Amino acid sequence: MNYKASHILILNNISRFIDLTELEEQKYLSLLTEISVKRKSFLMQAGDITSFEYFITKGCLKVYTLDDDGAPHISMFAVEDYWTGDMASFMTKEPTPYFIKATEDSELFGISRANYELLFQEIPKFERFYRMLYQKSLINYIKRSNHGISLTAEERYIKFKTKYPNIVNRITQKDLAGYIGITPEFMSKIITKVNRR
Amino acid sequence: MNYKASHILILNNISRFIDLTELEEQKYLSLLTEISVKRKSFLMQAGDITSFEYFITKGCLKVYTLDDDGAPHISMFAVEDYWTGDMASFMTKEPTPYFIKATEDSELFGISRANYELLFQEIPKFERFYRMLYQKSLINYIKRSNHGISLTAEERYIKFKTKYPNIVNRITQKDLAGYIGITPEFMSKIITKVNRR
DNA sequence: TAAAAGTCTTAAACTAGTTCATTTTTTTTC
DNA sequence: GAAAAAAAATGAACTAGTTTAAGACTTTTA
Repeated sequence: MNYKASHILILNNISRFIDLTELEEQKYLSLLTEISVKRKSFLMQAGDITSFEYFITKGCLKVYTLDDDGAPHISMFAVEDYWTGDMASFMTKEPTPYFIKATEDSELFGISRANYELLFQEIPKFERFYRMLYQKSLINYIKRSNHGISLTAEERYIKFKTKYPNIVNRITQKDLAGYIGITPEFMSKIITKVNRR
Repeated sequence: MNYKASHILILNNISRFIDLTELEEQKYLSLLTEISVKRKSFLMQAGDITSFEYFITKGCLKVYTLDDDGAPHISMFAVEDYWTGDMASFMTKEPTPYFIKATEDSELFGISRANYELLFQEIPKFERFYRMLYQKSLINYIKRSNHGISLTAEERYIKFKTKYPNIVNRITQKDLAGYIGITPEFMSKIITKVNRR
């Protein structure tokens, strides 16, 4: 069977944790929905009850909330080979507080709630896949939730730049500020200062 | 079969997500190690390669790192019915950066790395249990990692108090400061201010 | 390709949170 | 139950990060 590039990307992502037979691969791919999102348009908006989890095969999206003053707080940038969505809303069917907006024309696979459940029945190995995927994410988020309160903005910026050198160049400084948790003005100062060294 | 209180607690925790037969329950319990930790003593210290994940049946422990200045940053308080440990070190066998210290005499169950792997072979349903457990934790940590950068210390304190009213009374104000991510002095000011209302 | 909109920089005045030092209160230990 | 140790409160001087405002630069759109 010859797959297209996006199929190879997602199957490789899955093969990090579990092995699928060719039949299982095809079954799995049949449960996915292909989605295109144009730059500046939304994949999700606050208030939506989200029925999909997403895997990005091309492009870049920002996941963010707006606080009471309307200031954006970016919780992640999702690029190729990343999973994204709002898991809380996906699981509980409650309205999401998140916006997900494409910062570049993007291509995604979505898996619907119904197909996600079906997946575990049809190919129980996927329990293991998601167990390991969530375990890995959890390790990251535990670290990040500590850094948020224990590092200075400058330290968080340097960590982000080191960990995601490929993402830094694709996003605006303003969005980076929204992720680091500071104002664009202070972000500008930090970058000037760090680059001066 | 009549179980003791601690066994009932952990079996109930598991039954949130999966159903076990009595045989499976007994098999599962046989894979656990009972552990006691006296107040002020350590379950884990930075540098250790941790071989266990823990479930608390009695008591309270704090999980923390020390920064370069020796200041503690508390990442969680683990009380009855909570899971704790350092999943990163548990998975990768790298040295942990964490200390886990009992703040009260505590009783725990530990599951060793070997038995954790064995568990998935013997009772594959546990893939599902951990998938759902990690999914739930992940939802919490994603929220928390955003709050760390988007809320003020006072807002974080009020959130913590509301979410964990039972824990607030069991820990010192100093440890609470280490969790909120501020100095004990500023914690004292916030509490005075909030209580004055 | 010109106008409009958005992003980035700089600077001055401000606020949330830190540091350091001292005193009071509570908890632990023998 | 007295002495020692640790935790909590208070205040003054400080620093990291915000706010507001204005001008320069870059990107988007018609």
